[in-house]
Amino acid sequence: MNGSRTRTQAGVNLPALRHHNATLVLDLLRAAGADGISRLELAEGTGLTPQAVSKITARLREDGLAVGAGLRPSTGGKPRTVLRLVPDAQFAVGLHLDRDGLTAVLVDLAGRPVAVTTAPLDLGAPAEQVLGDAADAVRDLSAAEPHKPVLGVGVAVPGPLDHRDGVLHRVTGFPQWDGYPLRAALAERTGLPVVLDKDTNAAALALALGGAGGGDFAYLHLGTGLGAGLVLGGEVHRGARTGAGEFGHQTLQLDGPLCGCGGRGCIEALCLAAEARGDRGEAARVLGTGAANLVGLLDIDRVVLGGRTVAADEDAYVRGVRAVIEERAARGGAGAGVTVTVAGGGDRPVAEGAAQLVLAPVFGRVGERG
Amino acid sequence: MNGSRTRTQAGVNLPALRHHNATLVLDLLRAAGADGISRLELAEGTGLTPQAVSKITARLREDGLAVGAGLRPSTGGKPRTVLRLVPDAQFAVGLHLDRDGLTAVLVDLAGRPVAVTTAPLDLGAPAEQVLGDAADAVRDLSAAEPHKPVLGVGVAVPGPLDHRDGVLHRVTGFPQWDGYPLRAALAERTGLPVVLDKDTNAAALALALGGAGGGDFAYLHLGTGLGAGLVLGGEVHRGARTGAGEFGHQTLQLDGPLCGCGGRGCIEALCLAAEARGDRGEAARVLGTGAANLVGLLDIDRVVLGGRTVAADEDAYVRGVRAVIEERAARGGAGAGVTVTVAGGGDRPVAEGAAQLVLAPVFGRVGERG
DNA sequence: TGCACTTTGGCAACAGCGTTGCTTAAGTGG
DNA sequence: CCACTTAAGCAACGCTGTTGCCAAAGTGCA
Repeated sequence: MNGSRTRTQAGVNLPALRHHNATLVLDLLRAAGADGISRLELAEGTGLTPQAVSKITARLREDGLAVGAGLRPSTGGKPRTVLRLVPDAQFAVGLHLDRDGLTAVLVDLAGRPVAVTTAPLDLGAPAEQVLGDAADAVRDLSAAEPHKPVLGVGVAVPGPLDHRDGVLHRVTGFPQWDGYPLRAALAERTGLPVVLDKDTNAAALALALGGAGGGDFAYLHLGTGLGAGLVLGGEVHRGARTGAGEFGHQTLQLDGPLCGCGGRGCIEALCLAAEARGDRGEAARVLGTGAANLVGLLDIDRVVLGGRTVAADEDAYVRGVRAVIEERAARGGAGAGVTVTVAGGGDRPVAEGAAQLVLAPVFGRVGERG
Repeated sequence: MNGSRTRTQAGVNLPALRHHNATLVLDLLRAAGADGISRLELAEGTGLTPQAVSKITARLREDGLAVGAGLRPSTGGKPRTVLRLVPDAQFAVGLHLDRDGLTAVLVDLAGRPVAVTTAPLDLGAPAEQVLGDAADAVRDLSAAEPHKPVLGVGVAVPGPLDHRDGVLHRVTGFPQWDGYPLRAALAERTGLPVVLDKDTNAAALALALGGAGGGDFAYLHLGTGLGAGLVLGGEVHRGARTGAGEFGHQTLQLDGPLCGCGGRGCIEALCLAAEARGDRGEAARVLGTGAANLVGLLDIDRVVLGGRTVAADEDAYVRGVRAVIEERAARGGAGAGVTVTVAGGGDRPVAEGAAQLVLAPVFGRVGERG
């Protein structure tokens, strides 16, 4: 009668409690940005007492993670002291290993890029060479902020992989990477903690943390292929095998045209075929239908579109996707109030999201949900 | 620069920590069932020290929630004392309000039903009358275990609703329920805490807690309609508006046959049409295609089928759904290792799952994830 | 039978968490 | 100038899990 999955190591002791509450305060400080936030507001936001917040913020100030930043206008008594995150106290590196290029970015605690490098990359080259290029990029960027700690390296890769053990699976078209322990290898080369994730998940994480608006959302990336990144409950949903977000090969047309994957009527095939023959409206309608399916299944709040194909005509895709979702909602189906936007910024958000893989735990956003 | 959604009240103080660790221990005790579990195993499972576990279990024993249950064979030293949950220390009521019937069940802490009542019900009757029937059922069941605390009432209802505030929305075909605050009304009548959820979510919760096997899964219910309940990360995924699980009206055939919802090519319409014309193989293939889409999107570990239509020919549906998923996995797509099973037990699991809505928080499984 | 050894689990002291009660700091407004 | 209000630190406190130690309860060999 062994019910439910076994939970492992979820016990909380005092150091863990202290850390948890500190990350909570840091998260609110980060959300407040340059405007800052007062101790009493932090207390309200966390549910802790003002005195506890005072103690926690005192420790953060001692560690150089927070500073006072002026006073609020008085409301009849002593004015509140505003606290602010010190963004350049620590940094993180984000790498985007794409099929033909390497983008590396050094971001501060606020997630803002302070240094960027791009270079051509041949993902088909020997692993040692690619790894060397990646390690070099990390070293160069770290030099941009000497004497400041770099928390780790986040790596975004296109292909299937396992987020937990940091091992690549058969990256489409590059069989030499199958089973390659990228996380361990890069960690040894750089001496830094390394986190690995899919490019779409990294992009979704960047949108979840840096972008406007909260709630659950799906990031749909339409480029050479079609993939999705899901953010549910404030965290990236990956699934047990980091396989979640397989969106392009959802069947949308039973017994439809053959797709490269061997299936029939896949969204990706339908969408890209329409795009190829110049029928952008139909491409957007197909994408919108898939998005509407997803919105209904997960009760998503927003849909964010991105990728080169979308960037070529953002308006057409946003309008087309929105139209399908709104039509379904108007019939009484799901999707009322769902917003449809574009990510913008090209591919840079992926590298920044990769860096957020490292930063997220600092703010209590682990993204380790399944 | 207001990033990410605002977190509210996530601060943890000592009473909260104590409660959290206690629920963790209770959860392991429940998972161990009648076999019991030793203190050291609890320590290993929670990550707490053996001494902390001793203190926690001492409190649980004082509260009558746990008892000693014999000794393990010695391994060369003092044998371990086995602890066991006391299932009949507390109880919960589950109600399944269906279109034509009311099923009520009293379950113990282990989730086992100790009393069941079923009665015909007209969901179209005035709210006061339905409410009275429900309250009567709760009262009758509570009488089965006098002097033992009943923790609350879980209610499973077919239609759209809001799990958070416990208000019904337009239950299909019964407009009088639109906006009705069922939770508050029933809580007042019974004097007990009330939790409300969709019937498919309740069924999924019952499967998550009582059934075999862990991991993320989807419960697909094919009866008069087609709906889904999703369990991700050990908790029911509801979405912000309790709208998640809208599966029947996913488009599976662009510009396909018209569905009752006004859309075209919905899974439900295709599936039920095939079933109606006796083509069960096609119905299973349609259902399987939708399931495969879902498996890929969320990286699900298992698919569980249920509902009257499935019950009529379980083998055909399991085989059909499994075939589609395995075919896609064999092509290199998602779904390798996914198991397909049937829920069994007819509609009773729904009422038991409703009771689990009340029990889940006792074991730290809130199911409040988004 | 006795004694050394292993393992479990409680007792007592402890460090450290957030909380409570109170005081001090720093404003406003009559 | 003074009463009042609001913010925030100080000190004592209760309670958490942890640590160090020891008693309890077995096994197994001499």
